[in-house]
Amino acid sequence: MSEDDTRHRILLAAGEAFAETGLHGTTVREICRRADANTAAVNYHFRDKENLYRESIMYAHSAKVTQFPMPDLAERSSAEDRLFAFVLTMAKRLLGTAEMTWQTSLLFREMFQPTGVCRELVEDFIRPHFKMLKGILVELAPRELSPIELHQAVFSVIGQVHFYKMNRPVTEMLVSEEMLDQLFQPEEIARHVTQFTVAAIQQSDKSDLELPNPSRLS
Amino acid sequence: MSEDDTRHRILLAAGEAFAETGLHGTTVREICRRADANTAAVNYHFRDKENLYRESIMYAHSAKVTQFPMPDLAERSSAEDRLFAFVLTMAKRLLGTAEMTWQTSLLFREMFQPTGVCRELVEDFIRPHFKMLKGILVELAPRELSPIELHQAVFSVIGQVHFYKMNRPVTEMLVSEEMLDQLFQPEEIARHVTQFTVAAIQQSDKSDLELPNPSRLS
Amino acid sequence: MSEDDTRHRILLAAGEAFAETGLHGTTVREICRRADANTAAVNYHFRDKENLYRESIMYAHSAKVTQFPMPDLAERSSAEDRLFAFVLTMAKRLLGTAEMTWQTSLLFREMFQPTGVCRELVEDFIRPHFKMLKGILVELAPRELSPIELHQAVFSVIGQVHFYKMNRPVTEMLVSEEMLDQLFQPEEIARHVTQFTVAAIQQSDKSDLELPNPSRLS
Amino acid sequence: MSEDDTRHRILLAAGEAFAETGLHGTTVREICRRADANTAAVNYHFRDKENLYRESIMYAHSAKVTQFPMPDLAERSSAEDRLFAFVLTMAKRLLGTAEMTWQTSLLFREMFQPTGVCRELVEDFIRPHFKMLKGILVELAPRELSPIELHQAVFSVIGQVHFYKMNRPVTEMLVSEEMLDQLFQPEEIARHVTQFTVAAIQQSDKSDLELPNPSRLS
DNA sequence: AATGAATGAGCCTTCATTCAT
DNA sequence: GATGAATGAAGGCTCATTCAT
Repeated sequence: MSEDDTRHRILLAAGEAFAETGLHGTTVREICRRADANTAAVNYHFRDKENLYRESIMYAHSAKVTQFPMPDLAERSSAEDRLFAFVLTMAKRLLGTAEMTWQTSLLFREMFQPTGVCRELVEDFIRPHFKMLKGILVELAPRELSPIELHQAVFSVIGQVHFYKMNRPVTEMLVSEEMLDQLFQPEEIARHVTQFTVAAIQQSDKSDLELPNPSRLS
Repeated sequence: MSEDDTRHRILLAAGEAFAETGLHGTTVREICRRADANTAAVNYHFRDKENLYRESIMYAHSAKVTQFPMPDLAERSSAEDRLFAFVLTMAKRLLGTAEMTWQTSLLFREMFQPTGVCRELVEDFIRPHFKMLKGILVELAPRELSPIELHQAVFSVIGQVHFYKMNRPVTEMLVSEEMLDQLFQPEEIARHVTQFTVAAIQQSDKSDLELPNPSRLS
Repeated sequence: MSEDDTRHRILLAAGEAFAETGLHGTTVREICRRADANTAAVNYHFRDKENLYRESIMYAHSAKVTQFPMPDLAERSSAEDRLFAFVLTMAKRLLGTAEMTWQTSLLFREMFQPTGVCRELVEDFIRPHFKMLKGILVELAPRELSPIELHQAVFSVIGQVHFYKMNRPVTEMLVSEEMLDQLFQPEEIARHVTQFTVAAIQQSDKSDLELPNPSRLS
Repeated sequence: MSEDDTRHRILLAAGEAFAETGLHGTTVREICRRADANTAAVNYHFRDKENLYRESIMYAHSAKVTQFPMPDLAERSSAEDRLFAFVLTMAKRLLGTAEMTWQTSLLFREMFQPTGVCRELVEDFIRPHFKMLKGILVELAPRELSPIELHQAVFSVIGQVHFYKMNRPVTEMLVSEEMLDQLFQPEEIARHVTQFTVAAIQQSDKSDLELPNPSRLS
């Protein structure tokens, strides 16, 4: 009990710290200080700093999944509704509730430059979500999409949502504060991305754009 | 001449190393080993490890800008052409030429968690590009967009392109190799994103989607 | 127990080393080598090299004070006796017992060019001794001395004793060895200084010397 | 010319710096910065940092000797006059003119813990002065002094003067500022030391003090 | 089960010095 | 003759980890 307590406190503190300063920028001492635990506690409970990093990522993800579970999409009538629900859940997980954003920051770090923990997450969580989104978009499309087209559509959805997690700091330098608050509301993000995506996909039976020969652009 | 040579070699080596393992995960010794320079060379030429980090980011960006300059958009006839040219340049800068990807990795690290160098980049380069993209999308829209809508459209474009930089590792775990090569071609990315965006925006005079009450979805 | 042991060994080794080569001339590695301790032990036990320096000075002084405590002067019948006891204690502390001279060497370094530790020593120990000596000399004087005269007398006593600590190396080059042993005996020093001082002060009711006009001597 | 100029500027800067922070506490770069010379200039003109140290000590001494030459004592009528002249020159050299005190600080460092330069100084300058002072005191004494007594008297004179150089910092903590100015005037020091010494020595034909058995004092 | 003391490895940096020019 | 560029060695210090308790 007191054991699990300490272990858990370290897990939380480590997650926050790693999210802020990364694996190498965070010291074991700092983690233990934040967790109000002994310096040796990390090695005792987690064997390694690196192992603690791994476990804190797994924990970060499962915490987010528990906090914002994916709603049962089968219940929803239309593909648009399902897309909206999916995107909204994603946005909430990413932007979360104010101070609880470290989990996804940590995950992003790992996605961008995987240390090995990533693979596990991909198999357990990301691949299912990936398939789920593909299913929604297939339904949404007015004609059968090629595998390439389908992937591109999926990437476009995910990319649009991820933007809000990745570029918060830079956006703060570019946009007025009042607009920021509105733009970064998960519901508003979900609404826009859904609308944008639906509109784009439903146009996909129209003929392709005629674009200039890209040969000599750069 | 040997002066600038060593300095330049360190700058390159540092960029690569920082891109791989970040500021804290990279040691001065490793940088100097890669650059085949003395351990004290970093302090001699750049005073600080941190200052070297700053300079290597500035260098990374300017190298990319030089390598893939933004073409003169005024010459292009249509807004679509201009959007395509803009996105293509962005994609080329991000995905670059095979092994030369460290520069943008480094920049992404900095954007995600700015250390202060970022602000300078934002003012000098990102803000102009941001405005340029806004201009293109205003032209593209069939009706006048609200500031919020305009920002959301801009974010959607950028988010779609960034996806390909951010999620390469994860995507490799999800998609077959042959498809990967096709999906990550800058021209193909630019084609898709342009088409997707144009389609979405030109639908924006249609009535909003009627979405379910988002109150109890999570 | 092993805890205080290491700490104490470092304190001793540091004192010796600092006395020999000063703060800047002494390396942490050398101290730890002498103390047969790990290189990190200094930072662990004393946080800083500079803090170790400070603590080693405080220790050096308290060690000397413990080794040669000031006897209870109130018991002594005459002012001369008291002066002798005072000077003898001072001489013993300064010249100590053969190999244990590093403490005062260290203190002299600090007195000559204080680093801040000095101030504490002055308030705690030197000022009381200073007053004590003033009291003795007041008693000794045949008439009431002016504040200036009193200070000068005090300085003359201290200066005479300090000579033996300061100039041992130079004196060794000037005086035969057999004479050295005799001259540097604390008892002999105390005897001479007391006699010299008593004689001088008791003459102080005589009229001042008539000295030549010092205007053009240099 | 420009050569000697640089060399000389370094010699001056080095003396000041060494006096302030000692051999190890002073960096070659700092010296060259003060002398407004190239970093390599020290090695070029003086071969070594240590050799520069040696030369700066020699220079410091000769500068003081030139600035305050010992007056021709043979001209003076009485032994007291000669003692006064001797002590005054010594005091002036030690306390000098306000900002020009670094030379003697440097010399004191060297006297206290000789690095080898000292020996030369002793033979060339100190031994002659030592003999000179012995001669004066012999004249002054009312009876023939034993070699030991004579040395002790010499030491007492030197010690009294040295006090004012050694203990300025500590004294500043103990004595009011107005008194300080008066006490540290070379003329006043010479007056007091001469008077104190003459009085003490002229009493030396009186019977020795009867001092308590020093056996059990500590 | 849990921790305070201690450590070896390695960090960034500074130093006096050298060398080509 | 004199210097700016560069360097090998060493400095103080911090780190993750271990170990006796």
